[in-house]
Amino acid sequence: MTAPILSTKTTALERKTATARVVALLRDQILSGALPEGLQLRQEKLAAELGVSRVPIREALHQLEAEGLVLQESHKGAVVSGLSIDDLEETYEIRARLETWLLELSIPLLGPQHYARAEELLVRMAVDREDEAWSSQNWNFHAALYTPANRPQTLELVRKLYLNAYRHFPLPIRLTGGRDRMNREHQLLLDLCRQGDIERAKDHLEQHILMGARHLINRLKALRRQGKSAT
Amino acid sequence: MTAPILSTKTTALERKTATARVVALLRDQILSGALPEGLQLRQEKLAAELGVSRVPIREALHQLEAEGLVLQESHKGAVVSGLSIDDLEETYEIRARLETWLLELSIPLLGPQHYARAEELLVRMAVDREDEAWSSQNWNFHAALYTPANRPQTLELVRKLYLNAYRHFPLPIRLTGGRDRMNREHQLLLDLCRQGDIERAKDHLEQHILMGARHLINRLKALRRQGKSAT
DNA sequence: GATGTCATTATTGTATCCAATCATTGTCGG
DNA sequence: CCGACAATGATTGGATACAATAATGACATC
Repeated sequence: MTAPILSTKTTALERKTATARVVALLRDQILSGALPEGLQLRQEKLAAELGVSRVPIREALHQLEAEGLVLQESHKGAVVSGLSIDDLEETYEIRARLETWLLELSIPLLGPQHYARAEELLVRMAVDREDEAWSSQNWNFHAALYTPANRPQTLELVRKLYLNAYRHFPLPIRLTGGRDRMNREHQLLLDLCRQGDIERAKDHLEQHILMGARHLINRLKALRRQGKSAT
Repeated sequence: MTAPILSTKTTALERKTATARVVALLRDQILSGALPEGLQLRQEKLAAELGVSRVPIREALHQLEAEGLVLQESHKGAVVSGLSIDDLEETYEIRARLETWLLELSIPLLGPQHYARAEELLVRMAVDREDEAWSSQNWNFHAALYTPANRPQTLELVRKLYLNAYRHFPLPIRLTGGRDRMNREHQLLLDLCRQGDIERAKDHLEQHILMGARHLINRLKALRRQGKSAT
């Protein structure tokens, strides 16, 4: 663990600053669940592990705090922040509002190239057995449908909500409710878009999102009753 | 300008850290337009003016960057970021989506105390001639209607969008379209809520928000044609 | 006169050192 | 035995010093 985790390769086009690298690394680790919620982030420990001084660490922590991934209290250090079940549910509700809107704007603008891209992603998701890749392609599928709406801020906002909701949950939990069900729903959504049935497509997308939230939350609650403490 | 701008009073309950004070100050100055868009923020200059070293300045800038208020490029410093007209319009659209949803959730839960609070704010807004206060009370009025929905993350998100949209615009511009019109629309909105007419209330609120955006954008475009450069 | 190169300078990025604050523990008095 | 209080250690916050990088301008060359 004392080896240089941060890629220090100044070779290519990307000559990032140390702070930026620390931010990127910690963000990945938090969103992937490698750094569990509630974990104390000691500046000196991180500095030693990452091979930099404490200054970039501190600047990175402030940045992550502004992003909502860590919480800091004066002179008491930083901890990885978590989402309560209420927060989690609200996150999905916001996604439902914004994504249905994006879809509504997109549908009239979707062309053959968009459908081809979406179908390709669906095939990959049906084949690929790796959960991590599936999750990422799941987002790519959704994003592909929203891109024509040309609302970059909204898309970025929704992306953050998506990632933030998924973090911390061990992979087996994420796909509760069945990837098969999700795949079928995706296919149906795509068909509704092709038919130009905006209203039904919106309804279906809303159900798709909110149902995913419900399954996830139920599983989480069950886990907590078992005392396994996943949040 | 060399005087200590940062309130260094460690007296009261608020013993904030220097970084936090710098963040708060810079955020205020940016959102209020005191620091115009595109302005270069020199670390040493800020440090001297605020009476702290460069370290808190740097940490503050990183935090503001994560909030989207400044942009940083490696070894080139920070500049106050701005909103394009497209960004501005999208901001209002997002608000329209989320605020109508919050209102929908709230209406069945609004009680006498909420209406009393809202009416009080309306009276103050009708009387108060100070633009700055009006703007803040305008938000308070909206927020009062959304509070019962009990969606804290959404409310905070919308608040940030509201503030971010208003920044940089000199006060006389903000209230284009007439405060009287705004006040009438607020009163109508309140009446529709009282009647429990969710659909009409939502429609009216959406028009209220989007119309405000349109007026603002038209004025901005006119200003730019004059070369006054307000964005 | 234009252009490319190199030195200079201004500015940012990082490391090290010092100060301030919080948690813990041990001691004293009841 | 227990609670208040002081000393100590651990950890964060801030300032200074140094290194790295990008902008500027002078100079030489074509």
